[in-house]
This record gives sequence, structure tokens and C-alpha cells, in this order.
Amino acid sequence: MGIAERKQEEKQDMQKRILDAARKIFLDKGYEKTSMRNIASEINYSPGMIYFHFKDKSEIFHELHKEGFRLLLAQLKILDKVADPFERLKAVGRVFIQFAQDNKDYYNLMFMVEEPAKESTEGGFKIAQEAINHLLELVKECQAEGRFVGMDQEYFSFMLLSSLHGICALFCKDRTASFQNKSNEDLMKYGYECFVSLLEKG
Amino acid sequence: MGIAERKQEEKQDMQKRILDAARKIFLDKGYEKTSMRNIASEINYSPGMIYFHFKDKSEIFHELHKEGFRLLLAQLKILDKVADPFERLKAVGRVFIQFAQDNKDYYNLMFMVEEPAKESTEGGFKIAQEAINHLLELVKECQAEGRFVGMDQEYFSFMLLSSLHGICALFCKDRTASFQNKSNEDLMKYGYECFVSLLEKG
DNA sequence: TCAAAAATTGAACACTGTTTAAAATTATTA
DNA sequence: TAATAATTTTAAACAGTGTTCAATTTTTGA
Repeated sequence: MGIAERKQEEKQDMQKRILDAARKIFLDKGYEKTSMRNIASEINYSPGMIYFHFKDKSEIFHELHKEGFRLLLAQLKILDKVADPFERLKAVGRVFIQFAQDNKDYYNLMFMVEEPAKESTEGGFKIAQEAINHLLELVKECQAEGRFVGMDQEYFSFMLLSSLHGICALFCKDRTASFQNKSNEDLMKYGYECFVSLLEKG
Repeated sequence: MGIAERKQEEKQDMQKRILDAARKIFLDKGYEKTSMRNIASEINYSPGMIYFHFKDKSEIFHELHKEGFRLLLAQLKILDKVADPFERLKAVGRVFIQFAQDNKDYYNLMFMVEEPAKESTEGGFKIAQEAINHLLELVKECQAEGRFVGMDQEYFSFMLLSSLHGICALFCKDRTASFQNKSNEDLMKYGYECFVSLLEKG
């Protein structure tokens, strides 16, 4: 069945072309301001054609959403070689913040855009779950070394993630204007270091 | 000039009616999904009429944005009677989180919606600035009592705000699904308490 | 009462996501 | 190879969006 095979490859190729165009415009103009017509005309096809390859705009969004997580997880995986769990935890934060700075638009897609509430419970968000589990595991390791004693694992992990996300969210939505003296980058960097020094006493 | 006076009152009245309608729909359907036609038909006027009283949709947004801050500041003002600054700081966090839970839509308007980048630097966002200054002052008071020694005020305040915002942001965008065992409310409450117990050691 | 000013309308413009019948292209079979 | 079937793509249409603007109504001041 060499033809069917090639057919499938062509189909995947087309999907890739659409995603490439979508990524380019999504990450430039944001989710809301990117139209299906924009994406279609980027690859010189008619708007309707996209609907043959993707269910709707939100399916394209979810594809890029997953892409973002894969990118972030790849960055975090590098830290596996850091032996001490607490050192690794601190580095995770730094990498997370760096990721948000370097990939503002992916970050928006991953954590800020109101997702069209689909497949979130079924199969689609496995990769986000995976990231959380990674964090839970890390906290557990720290606790095994006598850190964060008496803290509930899940609440503590949620708090960690929240603090990181808060820093990145304010950055991504430019809500840092009220701290006029400091640059965005410094606020994130040294703001996080403040948090770290709290962690060190816990 | 009693007529001009009444005229002005009528104008303010109309603006109030528009804002009331806008608030109702904004806070029910969110910013993006509320249309000018929705707002107009809510008060039985034509769409174009709104543009006589407000420049555009974003001006209405900014009005409600300010409204939200006034509401939050009113809640926080109650804490002025708490004498001990550190106790007050901890309470500020609890009130902030409670506000986000009770006013999810205001919170979205205030901290999450990508604002059409206007008047943010000029006169419009004084009230947000005021809230930040309040926080900075509070941190200073805590430091005067020997808390958070050696921390930069601004970075530390930014970190505080970030942590609070992170908790509320994940809640508002329903990004808490990955912590399946716990309810949203418990995650926020006990997540924050984890943070507080870190603060207590700093 | 009448002209000037203010307020309101409704149609129009250029967009949006999505659907769908028709057309064009490609594959399969007789 | 010719005819049929399946797949892929298009263009038009639908119902919606924010916004503008000429025309119209309402209100005001002389």
C-alpha cells in the first residue's frame, strides 16, 4: 500500500504547513488576533481548506499548546543531572522563568489563554499533567532530605508553581509598570531570588 | 446655567447606564465575548450611540478596571486596624485571594485581560499604582520590625504580589486541573498558608 | 417660532469563525 | 485507456464582531 502511505505523508505534510503558518502568526499576533484567513493566506490556500485538516481554531491552538510544553520539558530535562534535589528545584524555577522570557507567546498559549475547555480532562493534557507530576516528585525528594518538613506535598507544589507563574504572568501581560525603577528582567530575576531565599529558610 | 448642569447630569446618567449594562455582561460573559451590540441592546439603544459617550470598547473596559481596584482597595482598607504589620501583611494576602474568588470577573479585568495599552503611563492607572505603594509601605513597616532583613523592598514586594497573583491566576483560568485531589478553594487557601509559613521563617 | 446644537439612529465597512455545495484533482477499477 | 469513485480544495454564504458616519430626531437658546 505505497500510495496510501504517501497519501498519509502528504496529509501530515499539509498539517505541518498549517501549523507552521499558525505558529508564526499566533506567536506574533497572539491567539485572538490571528484569524483562520490569516493562516490560510500565509500558505496560499483558501480558509475553508484548513477545516479539512483541523476541526477548528482551538484544535490548532491545542497542537501548539502541546508543542510549548514539549519545549519547556526539554529545557527542564537538562536539570536531571543536578544531583541535589533542592539545587535542582531552585534551578527549575530559574529555567521556568527564562523559558517565559524567551517564549512569551508560547507561555501565553500554555498558561494564559482561556482554553476552549476541551479534552482537558480526556487525553489532551497529559503533558501538562506530566510536568506537574515531575514537580511533585521533586518536592518529595526535597522532603526526603529534610526540607519543607510538615508541608503538604500538593499544596506546597501548587504554591511553588503559583509563585513562578505569578512572576511570569505579570511579565507576560506587562503588569509590572507600577515598579518603575526596575526593568522587567531584573524584577523577574531578583524577585525570584527573594523567593529562593525564603525557600532556603524553610 | 442650571440647564447645562442638568445636561451634564443626564450625560453622566447615560454613562452610568452604559457602564451598568457593560458590567453586567462583561462580568457574565467576559471581555472578549461581550459585544457593543450586546451592551446597547441591554439598554435598548442603538450600537452607534455608545460611541457618543465612550471612545471605544477599551474605554469602557478601563472604567470597570478602575471600579475593580476601588472595590479591592475598600476591602484592604478594613485591615488598617490591624496593628501588627506582619499580621496585616498576611491578612492582605488572604483578602486578596478572597477578592479573586468572589470577583473572578473583576479580577480578570484587573489583572488578566490584555489591556489595549492606553493611558497606562499617563493618568489612568493611578489607582493600581496606589495599591502597589500600599504594599511597598507595608513591607517597609515589616522590615522596621526586623522582618525580611536584607531584602530589597521592591523586589520583595514584587515577589509577594507575584505569588498572590499566581495563585489567583491559576484559579481564574482554571489551570488547577492537574491537582486532582484538591478543590480550587482548598488549593488557594492552603497553598497560600504554605507561602505564609515560608514568610514566617524569613 | 426657528435656527443651532446635541443626541440618536441605522446602514455600511471591513473584519471574524465556520459551514457547505460545487468544482477540481487524484485514485481505482472495468 | 475511459469511466467512475474518492479525496481535496475552493468560493460563496451565514451570522457575528468593532467602528464610522451621514441622516434624522430631539432638545436648546434667542
